[in-house]
Formats: sequence, structure tokens, C-alpha cells
Amino acid sequence: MTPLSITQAQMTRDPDQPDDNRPTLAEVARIAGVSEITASRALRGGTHVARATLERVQTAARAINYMPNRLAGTLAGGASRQVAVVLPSLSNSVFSDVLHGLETRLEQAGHHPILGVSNYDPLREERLVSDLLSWRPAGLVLAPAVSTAETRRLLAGSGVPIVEIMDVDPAPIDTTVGLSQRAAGRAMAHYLLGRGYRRLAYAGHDISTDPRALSRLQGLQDGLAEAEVTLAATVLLPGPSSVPLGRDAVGQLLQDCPVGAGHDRLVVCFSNDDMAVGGMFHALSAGLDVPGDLALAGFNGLAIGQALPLPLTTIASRRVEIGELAGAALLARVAGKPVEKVQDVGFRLVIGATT
Amino acid sequence: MTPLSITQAQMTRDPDQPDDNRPTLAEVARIAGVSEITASRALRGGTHVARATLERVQTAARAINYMPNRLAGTLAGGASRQVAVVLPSLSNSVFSDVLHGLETRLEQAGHHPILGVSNYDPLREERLVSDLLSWRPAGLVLAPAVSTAETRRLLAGSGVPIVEIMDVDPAPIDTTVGLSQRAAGRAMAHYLLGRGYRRLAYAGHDISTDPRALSRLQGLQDGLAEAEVTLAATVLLPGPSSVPLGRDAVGQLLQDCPVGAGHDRLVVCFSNDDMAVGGMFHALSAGLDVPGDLALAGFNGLAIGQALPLPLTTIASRRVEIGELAGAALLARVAGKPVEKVQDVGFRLVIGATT
DNA sequence: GCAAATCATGACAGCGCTGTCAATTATGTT
DNA sequence: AACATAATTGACAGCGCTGTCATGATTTGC
Repeated sequence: MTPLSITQAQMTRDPDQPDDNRPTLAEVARIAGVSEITASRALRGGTHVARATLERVQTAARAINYMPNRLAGTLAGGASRQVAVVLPSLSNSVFSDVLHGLETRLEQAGHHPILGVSNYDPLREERLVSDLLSWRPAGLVLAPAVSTAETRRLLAGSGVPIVEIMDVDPAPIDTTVGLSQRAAGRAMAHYLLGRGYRRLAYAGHDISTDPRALSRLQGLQDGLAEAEVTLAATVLLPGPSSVPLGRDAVGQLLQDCPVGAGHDRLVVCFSNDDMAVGGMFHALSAGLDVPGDLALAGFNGLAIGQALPLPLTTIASRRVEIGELAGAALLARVAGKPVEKVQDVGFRLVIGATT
Repeated sequence: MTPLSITQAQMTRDPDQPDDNRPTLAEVARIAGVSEITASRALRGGTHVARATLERVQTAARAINYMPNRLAGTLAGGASRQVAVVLPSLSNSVFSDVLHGLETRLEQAGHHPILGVSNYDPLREERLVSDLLSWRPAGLVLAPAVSTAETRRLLAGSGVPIVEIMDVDPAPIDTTVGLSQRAAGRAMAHYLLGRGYRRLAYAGHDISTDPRALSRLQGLQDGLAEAEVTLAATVLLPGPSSVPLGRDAVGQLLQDCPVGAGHDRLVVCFSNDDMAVGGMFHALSAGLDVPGDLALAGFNGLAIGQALPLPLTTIASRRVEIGELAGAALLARVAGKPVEKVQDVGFRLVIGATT
């Protein structure tokens, strides 16, 4: 494999492989009979390298199964190609969807997410942001929990592009991609009022740590207030949202809010679709007439809600797209291109058969 | 802030901050009046450092908002604390559950996943493995798609611990955590046969790229073959599994397999719970008697299946636990502790009301 | 009280790679 | 053919940190 013509480069120090025998760029260069820097240039892009040299280096690299060490490359001045991603949860499919879109977009550009999950814990979020930034990522994508001041300080002082996702209402630290959670809640209120409902209840999970669910509820209340309507009842159950929790929540709610003959029809707004699907299951089990006795409205537009025998009325968010756009925004920022501070992807009211 | 006593260390080169003004360890050391290496030791663990020095260094670090550069640390010989994770999908909640468990366990040890999603594409998986390994992670966790020989070569030659997850049947490259997909399929066959079913059908997504769904189907067929029963019909729809797809699959299946009065009762086995829930929704919409006319069996034991008005018969896999155990196994390997080659977490037949 | 052990600290080198700038060679122009 | 321009290559230094070994300071044992 080694070319016969002995050059100076081939005589320089022979990197004795220690215990870790991974080949280095120096070895590739030696075999190809070029300097390290030329090998480096050949292996990326190949600009400013003669075609013959390029091929010689590539052949050498392949021959010894060379794999670049990106730690070294990044430390030496290359762009990082890692993107820190901090999410509040993975049990809710909302964030796996976002992550999916984000990963797809990043991968197209050869970037990879380093992931942190805060479980809606502000201190954990803070630690994650700090930990992940210490890897000197190209940027950071954050679906904020209730962030601490220290978290915001870390982000603002990080010197890398920050993309906050999901809610466009809070003032962005840098850039934001999402929808107006508050407007979404309001839109639901308007729709339900327009539909003639005047008796509304709310069933949610522990929204004290979930700022977006809280914003939606506030938007809902705002919208109702405009018509001087208030929520007839509210049930908040501890723990993260889930189908079973929604089922329980409705069960509990109906103890205070009787439905059926002799009662005004009731519509329950849920903190999200998972909860609403649970509510639907309760209604099915209890033999309630939906939407005659009990109407249901969710939020997110998950596939499951639309596959129900009665498609769920909900507000569809564009989660995968938010992930993709967040990735695109980050990559654009990294490339020095200008990016809109706020990208509102909007939402869509999905009128199902449950209202 | 700077101590008044001028020491030699303070006179050495003043690192002029370029455009990137992030403080370095050298600056912390200078302010604390110690050498870099002492500052380094003080900032991690604090072993072999006098208490007074330790506090001085920590104070200095805090004063200038020092944040370590882990790229440099890892390159210089520290352990990586990044773990490559390659999954075939994120649209299925199975893998978000696994990722959740994994991330939780890793985070406890200050490690973070770098994520890649292959979409069940072998070549993409190969590229991801290669890309992620170039970050010199402490280890790699893989839920394999149909892996290429090159992928296996990369993994075997990586020199870091590899944990394959989800299926314990294939021979592990290094270590594996999961369950026997084949045995799970077989267990379902035995249960259904024992329950008296003799007319069975299968409804699945595109399982040609999903080795585990394929193994379960094979296990199912193995189990049926023992009683000389064969599948009466099979419907495979293109695309990834989803609730709507399951609904469609059953609709299509019933065109060939009539059910109801005058027909033997039929049980449909689905490639997973998502599909089965879709099937259930179809049955509800079509007014079919479940399980009288049509029985349904899923796989995975997702919460959604259990929250249905009729809880789904399924086989519960321990996904979060698999993630946690995979993380634990990896961390143990990194720490040089011995780890079982194969960890079979088993599965649990969940007898619902749909069979 | 003095050798032997322990503790605290630092000098040095280097992890593997890339940016900058300079040197060399090939190509084009009239 | 002589010069200007471009293409190709390399030397050098250093990114920020940590392992190893050596040194001086301090304590312990009998």
C-alpha cells in the first residue's frame, strides 16, 4: 500500500499506537505521502487539493479504516455539528414528534442532537443547559419548562444560536418557532361559544409546571370572558398527562357536573389530546352520548384523536414542522444567515364529531 | 478579585481573548493563583487539593462564569460522557419510551445521548453509526434496523461498549438488553390457541424493514404451526405502523375474511398496539361485536390499549426498563465492571377483553 | 528526633485536528 | 518567452484540557 517513493513526510515521527490503536490523520497522511493538513483538506470537501492527491488520500484513509475524530476537529476550530436539545418530556408524543422533525433536519446537514430531558423540572433544565453547553454545540434548541433566571443567563451568554420552540408568546431570548398557545386556547373558546355551548369545564394534568398548557387554559378563559362565561368546573389531577389520567379526570369531573337529561349540555376542554382521548373512553364506557350529553375538546391534533370512532374536536399543532423549522433556523443562524426572530407556524381548528 | 500577592503563575502569558471570550481554565488558574492542573483537579472531584485551594479555585471559576470545555477535556484523555444512540424511529412511542428510560439513567451519571434516527433505513443507520462514533462516545446503544455488514464491522471495531436493545435473539455484537420477540409471538399463539381460536389473521405495517415485528410474526406462526394451524389471512400495508393504518388494515382484511353470524370467530393479530387500537376503532365504527365477531390482539402493552373501553389483549414489553438497563449496562461497561452478555427482561401476556 | 510515608502542587507533553500564512509549482496571457 | 495569476502544498502554532511524573511541604512512626 505504501508508495515506493520515499518522501520526507514518511520519515517523520511514527506515531506508535498506544492501547487505543485508532488510526489518526497523521497516519493517513504518511501513507498517502502528504502532510497532515493536505490530508485534512482532502478528507473534507477536497477543495484546494489536486485530484490525484485527493484520491491518494482517500484510498489511504479507506485502507486503514480511518475515522476522523470530531472532538479534535471541533476543538481545533471546526464548527461543532452538535446541537443541544432540551425537552421537558418524552412521555408525551408531542415532543417525540418535534424531536423527530428536528433530528431529520439536522441530520440532513450532518448535525446531531445531544439530548436532555428535564421532566418539567426547572433545576434539572438548568443543569442540562449548562451540561450540554459545555460540549460547545453549534446551537441549542429548547422547549422551555418554567425556566430559571440562571438558565436564561446561561443561554443568553452562551454565544451560540438559541431556538426556543412551541410557544411564540414569551419574548424570545434569541429566536423562537412555534404557535401562540394563548391564541389557540382563545380560538377554542370562540369556536365553542359560537357552537352554542355555555357550560364548559376544564380537565387537565398538572399544568403548574407546563407553561404551554397553562397558556392555553388562560387563552380559553380569556375567550370565554369576552362572552362573560366562566368555567363551570375545573379538575386538575397531579402527574403528567396521559390517556388514563384523562379518563380519571372526566370521571371525577362528572361527579360535580351532572350531565344527561335535564341538564345543559356540557363541554369539557382538556389540557391536550391524550387527556381528551381518555375522556372519550370514559364516555364510551359510561354509555354517555357524545356530544349530546357530553362534548369533548382536546388540543394537539394527534392521530389517535382523529382515529377515534368519533373524531375529536381539537386544535392541531404542527409539531414535526416546528422541529424541522427549528432545525432550519438553527442551521441558518450557524451559517450566518439572517433568521426571523419569531416564526409563528399557526394552528388549525379541527372540528370533529365530539362537539 | 485578583489576590494581591503576585505569583509567578500570574505573570505567565495573558490569554488575550479573541472574538470568543469564553473564559478558560487558564484564566481561572491565574485568578486563583494556582497552576492550570491544580485548577483542573479542584474543579472536578477536588481530590489531591487542599481545602483552601479548592475553595479559591471554585470562587474564581464562579466569578468569571467559567464553563469547562468538554471537547478539550475528552480529547486530552478524559472519559467521554457522551453516548451514541441509534434508533430506527421516533414516531412509534416504543422508542421514545426506551429513549426516555435511557436518557434518565445516563443523566444520573452525567452522560448525555447523541441521537440518530435511521427510519429503518440500513444505509442511513450505517452512516449514523459512523458519524456518531466519530464523536468518540463512551459507548453506543442501538436498536438495530436491518443492519449492514459494514455497520456491524464499525461497531465491532469501535473499541467502545455496544449495547443492542429490544431483541435478545440475534447474537450480540457485544451486549444486549431486551426480550425474545420470537418467544413473544409464540406466547401469543399459545394463548390464542388455548383460548380456542382456530381462525387467525395478521394485520401489519411494512415489516420487511422492521426485524422485530418480523420476528414476532414468525414466532406467532411457529406457535400456530405446533398445532397445525396457519394464518387464514395476512394484510401488510406499506408505511410505518400507526393507528389509522391499523384501522385501514382491518377494513381491508375483513373483505376477505367475513365475520359475524354464520362464520367462525376470527382473531386478528396486529404487528403492534398502535395498529390494534386502529383495528378496535374500526370494529367500533362498524358496529362489530368484540370479541364475539372479531377478536383483537396487539403487542407492546401501550397505555392507550389498556385505556380502551375494552382493554386490549396484548403482550407488554418493558420499554422504559429496557432503556434504563441499557444505560446501566453501558455505564457499567465504561466503568470496567463485568456485564451479562444478554439481559432478557422478558414480557408479560396481558389478557384484556378483546379476545 | 530523624527516616519514611503522605500530601499538595506544578512542569511538561500531548490528545488529533484545523486556521493562517507563506512557499512552491502549474497555468494562462500577449 | 517573460511575467502575472492561480492552484497546490506545507510549516507552524495552538484549540483547552488532562495524564504522568517529579518536586517540595508536611506529617507520622518508633
